Amino acid sequence: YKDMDIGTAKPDADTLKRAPHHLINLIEPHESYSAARFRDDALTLMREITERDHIPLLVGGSMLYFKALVEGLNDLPEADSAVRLIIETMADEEGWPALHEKLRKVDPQTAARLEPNDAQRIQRALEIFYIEGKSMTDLLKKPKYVYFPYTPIRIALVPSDRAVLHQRIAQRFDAMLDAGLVEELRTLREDYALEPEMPAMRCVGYRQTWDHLNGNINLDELREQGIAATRQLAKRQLTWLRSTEDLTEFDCLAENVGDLVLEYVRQSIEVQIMAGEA
RNA sequence: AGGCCAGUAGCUCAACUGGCAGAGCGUCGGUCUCCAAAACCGAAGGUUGGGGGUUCGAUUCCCUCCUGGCCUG
Repeated sequence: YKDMDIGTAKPDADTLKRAPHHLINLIEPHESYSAARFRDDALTLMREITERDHIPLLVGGSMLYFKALVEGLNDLPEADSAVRLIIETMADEEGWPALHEKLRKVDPQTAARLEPNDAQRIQRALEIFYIEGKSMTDLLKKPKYVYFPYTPIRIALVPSDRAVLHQRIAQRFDAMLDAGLVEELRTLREDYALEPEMPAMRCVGYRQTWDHLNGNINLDELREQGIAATRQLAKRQLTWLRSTEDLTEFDCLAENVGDLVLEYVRQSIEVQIMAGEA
């Protein structure tokens, strides 16, 4: 997001100079992004980068996005804010379990795998049905067209010690507060018409800072809740990694991780070149 | 020093006149097909500050000690 440098932990100017980053400052704080848009944007960039004989690095912890990129997405209708608003209005009146029941009637299979309170997914499944007139289950049956002409080398940096991870997360969040996270959001709220439901305002750090600016929590509570939210995010990312295939893990707490990863990448590329895949 | 109040899960607090110790948050594990730094699901966790007493039975009543807070001097 534009103008959200501190809370999104963007690389500093020096780092950007040494290693160009893409897909940063892409959208406005009041906009939302999607896995499908990421897939398109990333594929375009990857083509440009490889045409320059460079190797694109996909860095981050958003596993759904990475999965969408590599495995592709089925041909489902894109998010429609008007339809979502209608569904949300119904949910406010009847509650999500009632909408779960509605979904059961039009798409029993999807309803069966969703919890009655899983607002986001129930909404998505209903949205698909209302727009397309067909159930998500039916649409997912059609084979998806997967375009991904690359052989990714998947690397995970996993901390060997959870306690140390938690310590570093606390340091990271404290650094954000010192850098002026609260002031950053104060300015953002002046410059944009932001609402707490917007994706950018629901993300780790900003959500808690929002509560603080509204006077609901004090600075200590902001710190505590922001750190906890970061820990929970890290835990979810680790859960994704555990179920990821073809992944090579490195202990990010080891002193020489950088060298180990670099050496591993060099070897992997050599193997790919010999196999004619690169 | 004396008086009063409090001490229950990692934290904040519940538990009617004695009757199977709970909740929220956190922690841990999981789910994931166009909001994903999102949304949701599950689990673990207690010698109720210590010791003694009354009772069939004590977080609850009594005694004592410890710790913290408030008031008086």
